[in-house]
Amino acid sequence: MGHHSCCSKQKVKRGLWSPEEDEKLINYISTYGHGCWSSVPKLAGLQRCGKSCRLRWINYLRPDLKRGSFSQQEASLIIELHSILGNRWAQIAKHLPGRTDNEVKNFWNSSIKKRLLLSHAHDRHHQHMPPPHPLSIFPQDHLLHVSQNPNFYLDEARAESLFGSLNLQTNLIVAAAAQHDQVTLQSDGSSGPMLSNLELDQLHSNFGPLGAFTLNSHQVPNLYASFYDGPLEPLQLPSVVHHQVDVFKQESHDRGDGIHGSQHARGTNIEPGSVVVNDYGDKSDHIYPPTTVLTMPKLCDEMAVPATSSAPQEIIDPLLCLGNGIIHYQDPLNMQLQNDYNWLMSTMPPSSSSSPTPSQLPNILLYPANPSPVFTDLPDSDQHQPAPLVNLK
DNA sequence: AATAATGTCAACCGCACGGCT
DNA sequence: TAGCCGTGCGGTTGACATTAT
Repeated sequence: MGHHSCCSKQKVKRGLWSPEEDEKLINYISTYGHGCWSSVPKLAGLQRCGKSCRLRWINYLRPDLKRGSFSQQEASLIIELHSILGNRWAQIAKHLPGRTDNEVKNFWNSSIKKRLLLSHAHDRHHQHMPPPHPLSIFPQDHLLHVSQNPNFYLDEARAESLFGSLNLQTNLIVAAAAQHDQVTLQSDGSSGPMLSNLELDQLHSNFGPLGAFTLNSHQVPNLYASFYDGPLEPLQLPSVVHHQVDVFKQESHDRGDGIHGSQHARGTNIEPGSVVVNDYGDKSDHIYPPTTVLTMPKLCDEMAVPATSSAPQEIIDPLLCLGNGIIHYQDPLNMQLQNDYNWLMSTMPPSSSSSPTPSQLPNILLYPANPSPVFTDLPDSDQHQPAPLVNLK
C-alpha cells in the first residue's frame, strides 16, 4: 500500500498522535500558520507527513472546534441536510459550526444510520406496532405537528383513495396533501386520540419510515406556514405553493361538493399576486378568509419565482430565502421551535447581492406544533398506548 | 471474571480536482 | 497538453472502549 506523495520519500510516523506531537503542531501553526502543509512537519519538527498534520489540525487541534456530543438541533439538521446533500460530509459540516466533516460522518455512520436501519427493520417485522422513529430519542423534536387549525376535511372514501388503506378517525382531518412524501395531519380540536397505533403504522407503510411521521422528511423544521402579504402588492409565490394549491383544486374538483370551510378560496384564490391571509386560531365559527396552509418548501427544492414583466424567472436557494424572509412566531412559548430557527438562521451564509431582498419575499407565519409529537404524547389508554421510546444506545 | 460482540472515532487511503510549469 | 504537486473529500480501517454473554 503506497503512501501519499507528500510523505513517500521520508520516514514518517503513523497512528495516534502523542501529546508532544500535538504540542509541536499547535505551537508551529499558532506561530506561523500552516502555509504549505507538506512543509509543516519538517518545520515543526514532526516525523509525520503533511497530510497527517493537516488532518490532525483540522479534525482535532483547531481551536474553534466545538467538541462534545451532538445536540438535538445538530442531529436534526444533519438528517435534513443529508436528505438534501447525501454523503457530502464537508458540505453538511459547513452548516454545523465547530464540527468537522469527519465528525459528522462518524456521527452519521455510528448513530443516525443505525437508527434509520432499525426503523426500517422494525417496520418490516412489527406490522401491528408503530415503528420507532430514528429520532425518537429526541423527545423535543417536532416530528409530527398536529395543528388545531381545521382546514381540510376528507371523508373516508376520499382518504382511502388518497392515502391507501388509512382508516381515518372522524376527528382526524388531513389538511394537506400527498405531495411526494408529505402528509399533514390536523386535528379538529376535539379531545381524544387522533390516530391509533394501527393507523400510524398504516400511514407509515404508505409513506415510508420518515414521510408520514415527520410530515416531510426534508423540512427543517417541519412547520405549518402561511404566506402573508401585508401590502397589496404582487406576492410572488414559489412554485412549491402552486403545486400544493393544485392539489387543493383537485381535491375540490374531485369531491364535487363543495367546499369545506375555506377550501374553495384556498383552491382558487392562491395565485401570484393574490392576498393570502392566515386563519390560525379562528376555529370557533369556521369562517375563514382566503387562506392557505402549507408546509415549508423543502430545502432541496429550488424555489422558482415566476417571471414578471420586469424580471426573469429566478431560482432561489430556499436556505437563503429562509434567512432573508421575515419570520413571525405565532407561539412564543414554543422556544424549541424558535431556537431551532434562530440557530438555523445563524448558520446561514450572509445574503449575497443575488439573493432575494426581503421585500421580494413573503412573510412567513409559523404555526405552533400542537400537541407534542405523537410518539411521545399519545394519550394513555388501552387502545392507544404511546409508542415506546426505544433506547438505541 | 473472562471473553465475545459491538460501538466509537481518530487516522489512513485513494481518488479527484485545480493550479502551476 | 501533460505531468507534477498540494489540497480536500469520502470511504474505510483499526485501536480502544463499552456492553453483552
